[in-house]
Amino acid sequence: MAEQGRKGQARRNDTVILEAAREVFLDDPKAPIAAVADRAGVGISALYRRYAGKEDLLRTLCHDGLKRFIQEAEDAGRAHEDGWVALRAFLEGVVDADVHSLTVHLAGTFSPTEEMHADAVASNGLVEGLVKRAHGSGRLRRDFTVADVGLVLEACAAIRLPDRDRTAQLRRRYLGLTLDGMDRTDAGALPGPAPVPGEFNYRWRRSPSETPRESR
Amino acid sequence: MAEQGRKGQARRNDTVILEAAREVFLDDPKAPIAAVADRAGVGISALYRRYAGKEDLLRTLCHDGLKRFIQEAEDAGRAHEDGWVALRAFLEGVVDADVHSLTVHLAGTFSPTEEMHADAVASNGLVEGLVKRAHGSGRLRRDFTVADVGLVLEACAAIRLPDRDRTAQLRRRYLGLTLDGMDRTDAGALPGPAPVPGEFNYRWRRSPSETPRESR
DNA sequence: GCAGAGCGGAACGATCCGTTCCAGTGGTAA
DNA sequence: TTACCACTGGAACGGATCGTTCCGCTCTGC
Repeated sequence: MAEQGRKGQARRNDTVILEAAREVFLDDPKAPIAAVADRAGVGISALYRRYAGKEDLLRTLCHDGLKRFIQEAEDAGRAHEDGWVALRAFLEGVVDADVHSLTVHLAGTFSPTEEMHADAVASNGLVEGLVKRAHGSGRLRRDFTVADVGLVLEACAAIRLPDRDRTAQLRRRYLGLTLDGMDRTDAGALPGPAPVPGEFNYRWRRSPSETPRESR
Repeated sequence: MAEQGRKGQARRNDTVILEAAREVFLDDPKAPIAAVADRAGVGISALYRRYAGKEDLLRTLCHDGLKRFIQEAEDAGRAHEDGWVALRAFLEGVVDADVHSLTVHLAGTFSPTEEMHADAVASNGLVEGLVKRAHGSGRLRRDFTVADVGLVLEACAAIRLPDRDRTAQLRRRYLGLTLDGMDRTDAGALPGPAPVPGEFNYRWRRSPSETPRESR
């Protein structure tokens, strides 16, 4: 029951392009825009008809990821009574959806909107709530902080193979290992000062102009 | 007691350049060669006097990392009686030395030599020995395989902040979390098929010509 | 039957980067 | 003291890449 005609194709292209962009930039955040068009099976014009430029596309993509992140947090929090189970479900959801790697690797390649900033703050609040509830359940180790969630997601997103499904499997496996490390109240304290909320925010530096290759 | 004169400077530049290259390519594997010269505080000529080209420099750097990796494995294995402690010391050593991220991120940007291949095989053997010993100690969870080591290192290497020392701290913290997940015989089985030895070898594809942007 | 929305992809211009080249400098050996 | 040359800094070059524009075509919707 696909939509017919020119209009229909145009509307289909909307989603095809967005999906293609997601896949391409997930594989390589610096991919050329032509790669997106190729993967989508359309011409470059079809892209520029919809987005003002590369930055606009990237921003849209990243914002979508952020929204998905928020939704995962809300869903997990709502679906599970037990705080630990909710946190675990949230982490699994984010890893499965491959949301974090999109958001993280694209950060800094565009200037965020105010709305994105607000969403980012909201997502922080949601994660904080999940971690607090998990602590309340008694299963999450005491020295695990909200900001540690960022570390976990970052690490999981790093696991990457050419095959997408295999990547998902291995990420789940590794997340399982990490969760087993979190689900301990008997272990000694984790080393080093815990990450501080906002310690990862440097990525979102506004100006796309001042993008130093190395900061240290 | 620094070496004097032209010869002395030349010899000092040898190491200065190598260190600069390590730092620069650690920050950004695709960094231009001029960035290395800048960081080292030398001209580009000083680089080209020592290396035939970028690929040559990258290969040298990567091979050094591989040798360091091997040494960490040997040292840890020799220093500790208990198999679990040895494996833990090895992982901590590799993470602290930041060896894995160098090796991994540079792979594929040059064609490896036979000697590197041999070293890679040797390092695999050493890690296998460490994991076996750790299993023997009874503390390492049963379903943790040799290839899982690659996952762990990969994930730790992903943690990265502008500040080098802070990065090291957080990596240690996260490694601690993972180790606590490994040091469990009571937990349920890890999800998914375990990684297979050699599953990450695709990175080392010989030909630098056939480097597809995306393989899926 | 026609105006134009939508499209494919060639072409353009800017940028980046690896490598080469050359002139300058100062240690070194006779 | 002097002539040489190993070593160096950095400008310059040429090729490659990529974002964006533009033009000509198709085919729909009226």
